Amino acid sequence: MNIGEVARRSGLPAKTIRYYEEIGLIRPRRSDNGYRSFAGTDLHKLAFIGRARALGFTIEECRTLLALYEDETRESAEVKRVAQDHLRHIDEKIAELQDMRATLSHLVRACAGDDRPDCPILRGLADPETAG
Amino acid sequence: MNIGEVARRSGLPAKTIRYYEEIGLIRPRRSDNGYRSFAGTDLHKLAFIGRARALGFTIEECRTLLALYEDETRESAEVKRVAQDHLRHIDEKIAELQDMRATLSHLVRACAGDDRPDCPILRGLADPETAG
DNA sequence: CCTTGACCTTCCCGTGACTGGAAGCCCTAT
DNA sequence: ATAGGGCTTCCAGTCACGGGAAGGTCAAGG
Repeated sequence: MNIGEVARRSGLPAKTIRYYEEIGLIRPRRSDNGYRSFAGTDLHKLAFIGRARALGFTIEECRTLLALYEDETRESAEVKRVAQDHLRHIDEKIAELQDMRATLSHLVRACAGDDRPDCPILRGLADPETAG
Repeated sequence: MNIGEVARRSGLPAKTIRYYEEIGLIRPRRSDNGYRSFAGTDLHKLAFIGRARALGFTIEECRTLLALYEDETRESAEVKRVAQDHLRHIDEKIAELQDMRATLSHLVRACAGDDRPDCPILRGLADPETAG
């Protein structure tokens, strides 16, 4: 398979696939004309990486997960630890965003949103103490 | 004020303050020795930006908000629109993260996390259809 | 007067994970 | 012969900074 077909079948942009080769996540062969020649396993790996990325794992975590996936002697505990670490990370981000959301929606609700200049949002940003 | 004091009082790193000057968010004067010389209004602006950033606004949104803040003829509707757009953005991110969280925690719960190689997390990444 | 140390300056590189675009080769069809 | 689509590499840009080098400035102490 050439990169175009792999891109189509994995759902990843060709650019991204080239990048993944550059950083050593995959090692497709080359045809005589210099084109990348992907085997089924390459496609499989790319789909794996794509799903891991969709769950928010970093590239380095994907690298770790791929290595564990290919290691027949892995212990599932190690995989679970990686996943749980990431889960905690997700929870932290959700909490951060919810804090932002709470503050911001409070300000938004207080703002008339009309043609007058008075604005609780700007007051809140300028001085949260005074603006309440 | 020199940059150190402004950094302390605004809570922003000096590096960040220099960066904000570079991209034109603030324009502190210069002393004869070449040091940046910050006025009260500069500190005020920096605190404003810091709070907007803490709510997740991008730099460009901060620029817009600062301009609105300084425009006595603004309409609060415009501020509100910027804030609501950002609020929607936050909600999208929260939803994305919650989707990730749901899928990932499902996989984590299914994983024994022991010394054996069998791992539903890896199976889920390799092939979500088969792995369920 | 000299040094020390804290502060300040600019400049350049690196981050994560790509994305866009330019210049040019390969292959097939007409 | 040419047109097109696909492929290659390489370079630059994204966002919002952070790290660190090389060097100027200033006040205090010996």
